[in-house]
Amino acid sequence: MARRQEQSRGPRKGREQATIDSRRVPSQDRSRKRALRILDAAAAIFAEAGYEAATTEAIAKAAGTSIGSVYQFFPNKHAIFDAIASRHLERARALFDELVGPRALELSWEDLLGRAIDAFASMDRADPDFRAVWTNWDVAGQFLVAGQAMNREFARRIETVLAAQAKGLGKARRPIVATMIVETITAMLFYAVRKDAVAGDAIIEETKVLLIRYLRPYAEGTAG
Amino acid sequence: MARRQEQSRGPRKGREQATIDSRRVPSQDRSRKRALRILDAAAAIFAEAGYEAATTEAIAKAAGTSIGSVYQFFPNKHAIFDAIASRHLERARALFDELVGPRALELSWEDLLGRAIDAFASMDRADPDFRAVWTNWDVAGQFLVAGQAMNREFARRIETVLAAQAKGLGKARRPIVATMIVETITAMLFYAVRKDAVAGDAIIEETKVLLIRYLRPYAEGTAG
Amino acid sequence: MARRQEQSRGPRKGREQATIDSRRVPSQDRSRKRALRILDAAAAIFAEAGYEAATTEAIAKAAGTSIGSVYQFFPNKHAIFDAIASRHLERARALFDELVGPRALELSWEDLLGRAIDAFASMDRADPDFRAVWTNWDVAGQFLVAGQAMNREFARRIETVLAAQAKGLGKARRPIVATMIVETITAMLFYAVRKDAVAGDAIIEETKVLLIRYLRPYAEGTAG
Amino acid sequence: MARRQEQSRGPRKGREQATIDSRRVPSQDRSRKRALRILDAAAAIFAEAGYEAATTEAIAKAAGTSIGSVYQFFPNKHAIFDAIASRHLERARALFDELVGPRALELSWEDLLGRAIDAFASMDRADPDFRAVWTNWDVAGQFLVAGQAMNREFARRIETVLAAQAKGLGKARRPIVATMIVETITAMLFYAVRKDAVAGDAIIEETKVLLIRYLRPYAEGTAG
DNA sequence: TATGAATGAGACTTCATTCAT
DNA sequence: GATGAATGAAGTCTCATTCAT
Repeated sequence: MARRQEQSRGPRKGREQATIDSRRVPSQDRSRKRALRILDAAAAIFAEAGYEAATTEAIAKAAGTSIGSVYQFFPNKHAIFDAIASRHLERARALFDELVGPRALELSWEDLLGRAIDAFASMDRADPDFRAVWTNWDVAGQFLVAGQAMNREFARRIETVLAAQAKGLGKARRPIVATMIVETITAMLFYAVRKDAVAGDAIIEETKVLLIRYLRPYAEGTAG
Repeated sequence: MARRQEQSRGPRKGREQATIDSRRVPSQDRSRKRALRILDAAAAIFAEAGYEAATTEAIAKAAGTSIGSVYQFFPNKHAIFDAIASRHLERARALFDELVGPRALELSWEDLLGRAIDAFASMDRADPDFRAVWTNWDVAGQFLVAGQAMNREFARRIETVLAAQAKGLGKARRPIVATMIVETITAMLFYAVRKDAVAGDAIIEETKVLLIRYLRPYAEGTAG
Repeated sequence: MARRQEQSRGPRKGREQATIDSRRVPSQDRSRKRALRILDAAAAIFAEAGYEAATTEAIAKAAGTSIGSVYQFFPNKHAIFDAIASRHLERARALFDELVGPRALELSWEDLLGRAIDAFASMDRADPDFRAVWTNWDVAGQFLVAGQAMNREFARRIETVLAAQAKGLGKARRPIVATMIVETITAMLFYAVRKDAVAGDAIIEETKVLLIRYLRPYAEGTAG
Repeated sequence: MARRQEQSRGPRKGREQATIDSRRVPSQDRSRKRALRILDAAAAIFAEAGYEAATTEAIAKAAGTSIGSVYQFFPNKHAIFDAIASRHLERARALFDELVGPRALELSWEDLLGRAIDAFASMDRADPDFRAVWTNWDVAGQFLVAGQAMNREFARRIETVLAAQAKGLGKARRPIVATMIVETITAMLFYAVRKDAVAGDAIIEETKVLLIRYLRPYAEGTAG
């Protein structure tokens, strides 16, 4: 059965398919700003109300525009979601790049891991896109179109870090370990973000403990 | 990340017609007209088919619009009925005001009563709202406010006329007599409207006789 | 437009039309009692909730049976309403017969009228059928199928009384005067029944005044 | 008076089959089965299509019944989801009870954990309810109680296990560690269930490694 | 280009009626 | 005969999308 089979209500005569990329690159500054406002508003609403319950009208209103304008930038509701996902992915990728940048080698892997978790935690807490994407991960037609892809990409990049640093980890198991890292962090951050700061911080700290204990044998080459 | 967006960049195929500034006005005007068409259509259908049997779809169709537009103007089916009721109330109130206006004193009370009955009769015959409201005064299980409220208001106003003109009528009985007048006229008009012109007119004329004979003793102070 | 076009939801395969009379004459006593219980329950519910809002299920439950049994006695919902109307008509007719019976001549016409109004008032107050019928007078596909017919019959019988007693009333006007009497009483009783006892009684008493003043000239042959 | 009733008198064409008294039982049994079929169908569809995209009509069809029957058992769409959630909760609770039953003490905690993970993994793989619930935990804009409540309950029960077995774990941290266990297992199982058997098994096995390494210091009282 | 009124497919839900038990 | 579970047509209302202004 097709998941969320894009039922496309309302008038629709020509222009059947509507599924590639941002309809137009807003060249004027006002346009770009408007597009961003729409994205911000949509992220907040998707996160708060869920994808289906979020109405395009509400998004337009929250963005201070009209639906007409929303459809100027995005061909349909789902494209808004995709744009948010893609924006979040870019931010996450940038953060990842920064973390695994040249200064990364100055740190122990434990510190690096801790920093990474902290960095993502604070980003996720600040970024409505995070919740918008992860709260609605089943929106798309397949599972996790946006979210899973993001995590897969991170896992792949973590694999290269593991290759460099985890001596005790054979190539074959690297994908699994990388996946464990990514999925664990994602799950715990998702959980933590929904809690208040204190409870959330406790979970975040414990996640570091969890992963450090898990990874140490691989790092030290003592994995049994 | 899977993307699901759209081609169609470049300028719209817009039909630029240098309009001065008549932007919103025609729109509002069209809207008002559409709302009135909906009300008219609904009144006819409510009167003809009854409140419950009238479907919003049928109303939309009869009004020459879509269901969506109906709900753009009215939050639900009952609101349409209420709007009709209040429109009728306003018309009836305006008619009443006119009848009991300054020129009223130039007439004998018998003539005033006769004129009032004639005026309401011709209004009710012309106004589908009348039948819509009075046919369905029992909407949804509880007696409808609209119709009764209207009559109560008329009764109250008639009381003041009685106070001025019916010397033979004590204050205590005024509400009852006023109610008698209103309810009798309403009932007979409701009956008359459903008949053909000849039969209806006969009833209307006889209603004048009925009320004049009834009220004369009160007017002349000879009530037994 | 067809009024209340009998939309017949649910499974229906054979037996298309369903519109003549009580499906079967309940011969057994239990059956008869059950049928009456259904009618009583339905009358109360029709009066309280309105025809459309009354569900067959609710009627069955209130009658202490199952819908299946309801359909054993009545081919469809409307037949229940018709049966109530017809039962009410019979009661009203019996009452009328009693009033205009042999002892009627012993009374002045004013007393007869007063008694008739009182008798109908107390019957209508006691009989849920009355409200069931008159509250839903628009149910049927035409106006007042049940109620109007009833009133027409009464008007016809009143005409004969008028012929005997109202010397001042020409044959041509008799139908109109009879109609006035019936419709006025119906309207005022319908109004009175919805009020508390005190307010209702006041209206009922005033209705006698209204009609006596109206009819006196006809009775005395002094009609202008 | 117009009558609208029906022919069809005489005996029913009934199919008298002298049943002893198995009247209600088979009926109840069929009902129960039908309700379960609805739940099964709904679980599959909720899991596959998501809560909002799942239509009640589709659920009815998949269950081999009519929409009407669905609403005979469940007052609205959400109630179906709740029923699935609670069914899943019961199953999960039963499984948990079994795992932490009397024979649990015969096992090392590592084995117990491994068994628990395996048991839940195989249950979750077999039970569409699992995916239905966890895929849609964010139904309707607010986080669904069911899923979270389930995990909270498990966490609380794990706390008591930790109290008995994890000497090196202070009372204060127990809730956090229990939460870590539950959320990690949930996340990884949710991930694993969506993969093929091989990839899923690898993740499940690695989850055991992850948690054993994490918990060992607490179990042995050597937590830093 | 921005606006928002208009559109209509389709979702959820009700309830008259049937029929197996 | 009685019961009530099952059926499904049809009603109300929502909201993504279009397009005239």
